[in-house]
Amino acid sequence: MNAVYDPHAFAPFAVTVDLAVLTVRGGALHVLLIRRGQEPYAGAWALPGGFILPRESAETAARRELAEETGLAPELVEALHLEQLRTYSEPDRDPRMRVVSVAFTALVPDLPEPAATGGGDADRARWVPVDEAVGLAFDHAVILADARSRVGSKLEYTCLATAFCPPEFTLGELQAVYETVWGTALDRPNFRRKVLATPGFVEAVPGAARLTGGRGKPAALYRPGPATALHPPLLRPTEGHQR
Amino acid sequence: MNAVYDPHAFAPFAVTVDLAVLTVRGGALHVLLIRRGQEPYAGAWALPGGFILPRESAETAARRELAEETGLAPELVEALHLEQLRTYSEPDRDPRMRVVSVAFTALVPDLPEPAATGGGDADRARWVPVDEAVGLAFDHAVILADARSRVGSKLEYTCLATAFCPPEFTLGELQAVYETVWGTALDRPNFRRKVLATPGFVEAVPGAARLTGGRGKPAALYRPGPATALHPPLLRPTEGHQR
DNA sequence: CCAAAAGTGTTGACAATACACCCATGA
DNA sequence: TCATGGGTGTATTGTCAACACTTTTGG
Repeated sequence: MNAVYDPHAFAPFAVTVDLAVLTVRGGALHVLLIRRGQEPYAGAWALPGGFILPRESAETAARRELAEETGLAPELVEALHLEQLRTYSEPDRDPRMRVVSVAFTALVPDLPEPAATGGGDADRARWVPVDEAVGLAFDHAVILADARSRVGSKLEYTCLATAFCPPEFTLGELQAVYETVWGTALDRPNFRRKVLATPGFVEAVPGAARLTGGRGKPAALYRPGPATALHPPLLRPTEGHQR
Repeated sequence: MNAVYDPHAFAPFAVTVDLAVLTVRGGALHVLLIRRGQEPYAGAWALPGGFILPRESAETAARRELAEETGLAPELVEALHLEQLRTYSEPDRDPRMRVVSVAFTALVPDLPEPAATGGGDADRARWVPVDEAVGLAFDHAVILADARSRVGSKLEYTCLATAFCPPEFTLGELQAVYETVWGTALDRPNFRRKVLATPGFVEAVPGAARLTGGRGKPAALYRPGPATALHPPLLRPTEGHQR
């Protein structure tokens, strides 16, 4: 920041955003992918994204791109959890030119429709289970892997899991988020106690209940609470903490 | 990433790196600041940083700038802990032009000399206690605050604290890092047990000992161990986890 | 009545705290 | 021998994982 600001002293880089939009559906973590229409990587799947406009911040650009690609209502896009992941700046990450990309992670609930049919172009955007998302364009496989690992960690010490749930959810659904992202089974009674013992994690919706699996006792409904941090954390079991 | 790559389709942004170089000295967290020589913010203190060169990644640029500003030996700069913090992209963060900056946090041990006299220009670079670093140029106060909070959190669940220590250190010095960054006192016996009970956090240096405060029993020396994560975490006390 | 899902209770192992105490060194 | 910092021991307290058990629904 102490260099001379000669307009020719710096190389003009293109700056883009890339989005790892994640959701939990049917017991598997899914990511929103777009099929590329042109070279390079024509026909390959890629993360949605695009250029930052001259008067936009990266976050504004990310929300705009998300709205364009998914066709979600603007107020929904405004509300959902969007978080800066990392910036990818390897000189050759795009074969044509110098592109620096600010990557974001977005967490959305399981959207009712296959969604993501950005503008009726039904074959262009798809939810793909993250384990089947291979052969991605550019360095998007790295971005996706970083997003997965970040989300996994954040579930441990933040209240982020509710971002994967609809506005009202059962504790069973919340537990399923943890189990899906971590790939481990959790003890239901203990999970329940832990969540309810954390002030501000969830708030009970008075009197409401929902039949979840068709059978079984109706479950009480909860809303996300005001808390964001999780003290003490909810650590995933049997994961490298032998001591 | 699915837009057309017309060279005129994107606005050419300048891309820079900014560095929050932190150290612990004399019981206070310090940050490395540079006094600006030109407008805007001439005479104000700022975080070190500069433009990314055409064939550099952001991390490479950060290490190069760090070496230039601090005058540290290249192999030291190569080894120290450098971590991407966040990218700052508000359109008006630089009054002259569009500058997107990738911020990094660097953790260094208390350097023997006042250091940071980049090229003998003794008044240009200085270690400043973070609490006295006010009136910074651009949005650097925000970057510094983000770096502080990130480092504070990372001490809880990673082995990062050793990055603030010299290659060999005592447990008292390690504890001082925690106490300085968190601003809280820790119980020495319990801290000691916690650290030693975490496999790979530190390794004893056989037979070595050092007089720390001049007086008192010589303390055993330790090296950073191979572990990076801290399971279970070392939570700061009395900090919002009443339940 | 059975299966399935929600929710409660209880117990034992283990971890964290608080604090008393001992050790080695310099002045 | 006293102050200072390093290091050990221990009792109490709390937390968490495991699992048995009850409740409420649909078939």
